[in-house]
Amino acid sequence: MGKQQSDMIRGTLDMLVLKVLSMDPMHGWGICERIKLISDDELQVNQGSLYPALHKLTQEGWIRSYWGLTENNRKARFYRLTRAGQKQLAVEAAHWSRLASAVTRVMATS
Amino acid sequence: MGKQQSDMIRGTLDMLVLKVLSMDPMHGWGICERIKLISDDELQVNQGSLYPALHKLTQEGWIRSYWGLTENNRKARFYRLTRAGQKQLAVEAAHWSRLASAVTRVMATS
DNA sequence: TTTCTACATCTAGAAAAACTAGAGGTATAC
DNA sequence: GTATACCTCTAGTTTTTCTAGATGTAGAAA
Repeated sequence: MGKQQSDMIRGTLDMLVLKVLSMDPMHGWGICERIKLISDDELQVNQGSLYPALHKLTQEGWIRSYWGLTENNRKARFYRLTRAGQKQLAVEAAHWSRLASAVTRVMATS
Repeated sequence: MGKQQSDMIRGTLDMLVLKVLSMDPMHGWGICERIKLISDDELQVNQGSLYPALHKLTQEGWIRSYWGLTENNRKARFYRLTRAGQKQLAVEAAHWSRLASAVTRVMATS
């Protein structure tokens, strides 16, 4: 019985959501699917994590929502990136890049 | 005034500590310095995070401690990796590798 | 018509991990 | 003697995610 590990790296959820929305406006359910797809099933976003995150991002002014219809003809709340969100994405991406490569560098030390 | 970001990726502290200890037994203070050094100052481990982490790792049986003297002739608690700790390091390294590259892959999508 | 499945949103409360902000103590240099 | 760098430790808080649900709709299947 090994220790169970999650399918997310803590601190990356906001960034991943911003990134996905920077490609296309999308609704919550779609964001989960998209992240799962692009990551080849490695990254799994829980609904219980996603919606609170979306509300927080909205509060911060990084995304904005509107009601629309999905491909399946259902009502869903769509989100799109704001200007501030684009900047935030750039900041978070740079931060991730720096720290992730630092971690990888430490892990590669012999 | 942008959002302040930390100098650690959450969830990587245990792994980094195990990794550093896999190279040489070391005391807490030294572990912080070593991580900072190898990461070119990108990763900063707080004392307030490190010691609780060391105690947790000890509880789990992944490291073991003993009292010794440092280069500066001070008493310090040294830690060394156990067999179980070596295995755990391998598990966590593989997990990190998988997830970090998945995140990077998502971030690289156009 | 009912019932099932996949789609879609949301929340309360708990858990995990790290941070803040200290306290306490020692060897050595000045 | 006192300042500084070294060294350990902890209580309480914050941040972030997870668990474990509730609620509801469209369309397919029975």
